Amino acid sequence: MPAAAADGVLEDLIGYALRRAQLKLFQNLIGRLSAHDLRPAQFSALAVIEQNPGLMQADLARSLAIEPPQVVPLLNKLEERALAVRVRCKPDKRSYGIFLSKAGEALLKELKQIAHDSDREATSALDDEERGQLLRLLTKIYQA
Amino acid sequence: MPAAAADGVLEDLIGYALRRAQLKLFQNLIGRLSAHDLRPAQFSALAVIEQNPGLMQADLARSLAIEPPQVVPLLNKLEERALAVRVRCKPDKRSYGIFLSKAGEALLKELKQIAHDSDREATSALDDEERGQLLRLLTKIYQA
DNA sequence: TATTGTTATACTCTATAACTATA
DNA sequence: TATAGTTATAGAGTATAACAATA
Repeated sequence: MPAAAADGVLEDLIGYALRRAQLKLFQNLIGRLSAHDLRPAQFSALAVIEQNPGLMQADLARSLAIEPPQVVPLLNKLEERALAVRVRCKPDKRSYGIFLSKAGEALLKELKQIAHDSDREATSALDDEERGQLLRLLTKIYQA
Repeated sequence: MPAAAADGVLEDLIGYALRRAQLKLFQNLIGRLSAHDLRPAQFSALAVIEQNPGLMQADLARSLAIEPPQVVPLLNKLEERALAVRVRCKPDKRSYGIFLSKAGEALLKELKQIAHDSDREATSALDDEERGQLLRLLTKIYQA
């Protein structure tokens, strides 16, 4: 949890600054996605499905870094709204392949633009070079 | 929510990288603090109280960016463990001043070292100059 | 026997409305 | 009436155990 301004302790911790900045970007994105009645996790799921059409629910759970039971209501919601579909696998009838619908593809295209705009607005204190540096440093951390 | 590796969509978003990196640092800190049966929010609270001795609960809530009702169980826990105390204010008997106990001060000193070590371990992919850059960029974002 | 997806459950975090006691 | 702290409650997000159908 973030604190605001105790000087000399929390302010020197990357973890603290990371949490405050992440909260700011997340809140901005949540606000923008709410116009489409979607949460960030659902946007991420759509993006993962687009890049890995036909993947199984277990794969999606791993990609989203969540547990398999959490995939169920998330995917139910996307299916209710006809943005994605579960298709029974031929060879292994226990599993499903997950695909985007045409509507899902179309909406995702919009969502990508929304996410990009949100990113830029919430980081408006930085210039493009600083954004590039930041993205590089963060990627090094989470890929390590 | 983070996804792992859809290429070309999520990977270019600072918000996505921020969330993945933040999760990594948070998990590391949670693991280390668990030896003292504390959560990150309780560590932050102790640090804020040290820097603002005698502050009121409403101030603490604002500093921690949480709602006043959430302060109650947090502070109860710290008081149960004799790390902090609520002292009735003389002039306004509705409010309390919050202070660290001697034990709280001593523990906080340990916790600062733990948080610092956690920060460095979870960002071991970076050198010191990169850590400085990152802290500067993140601070610019959340202070804007 | 092991695995995919699911259900049920619980614990944490977060947010809001309503209550109390003081002012 | 307004404010500080509290209580009660509800909604997300997250995690685990156990179950059904299939392998």
